[in-house]
Amino acid sequence: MAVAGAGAAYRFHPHGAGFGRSMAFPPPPGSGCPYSSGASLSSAAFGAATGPGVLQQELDVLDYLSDDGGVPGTAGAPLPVEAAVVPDVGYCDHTSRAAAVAASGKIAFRTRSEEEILEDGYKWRKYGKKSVKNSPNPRNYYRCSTEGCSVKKRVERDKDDANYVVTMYEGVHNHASPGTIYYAAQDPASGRFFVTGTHQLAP
DNA sequence: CGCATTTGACCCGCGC
DNA sequence: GCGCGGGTCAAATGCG
Repeated sequence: MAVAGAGAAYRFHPHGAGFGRSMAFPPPPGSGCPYSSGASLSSAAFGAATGPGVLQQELDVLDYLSDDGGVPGTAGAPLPVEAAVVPDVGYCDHTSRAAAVAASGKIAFRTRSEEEILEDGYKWRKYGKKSVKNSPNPRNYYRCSTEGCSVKKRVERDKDDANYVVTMYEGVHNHASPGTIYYAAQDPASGRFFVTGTHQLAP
């Protein structure tokens, strides 16, 4: 299950505007990643999702993005998501790790992983843990350990699929980024997003 | 010895 | 106005 059938791949960058030039990244080293070769990107679910009126049913991810009035089913507010779409994504280590960070605001990802500690290149300090009402799984609260950086993230296991980890990011890092790029793909069938891999830029 | 994680308590906001 | 749920803080403990 999972990533199979991903029809599109997106490359996110943790810093939004600050990483504008990241578009110029050379194509990742060729790999056998099935998602890269067929990356048909089309108008990308993210593009659609960013538009008014198209929410929730596109991706479950949006359930967590709703913040600036973008409440699923009720809103039409643009999502604070800045996603870069790259047709030539070819990198895929398929480690199913962390998710991406929105250029501003919030973003959440479901990642198929057995581990809850998703290495996304940033240093996180855990500051809380809480059990959520409609889920048997606890939710963990992390904060970027970098001083002055108030980015927060919440990690919890999907209540429906224990195989998935839901990671929610909130805020923007205001410090040097590790330069990790995340490759996400959407399964056209379920409309769900998956992180298909990560790519570390130059150290 | 220093730092990160853990766990429980406390506080705030929202809904009923 | 009260209760519930969620989020954050802070002290203690464990590990590196």
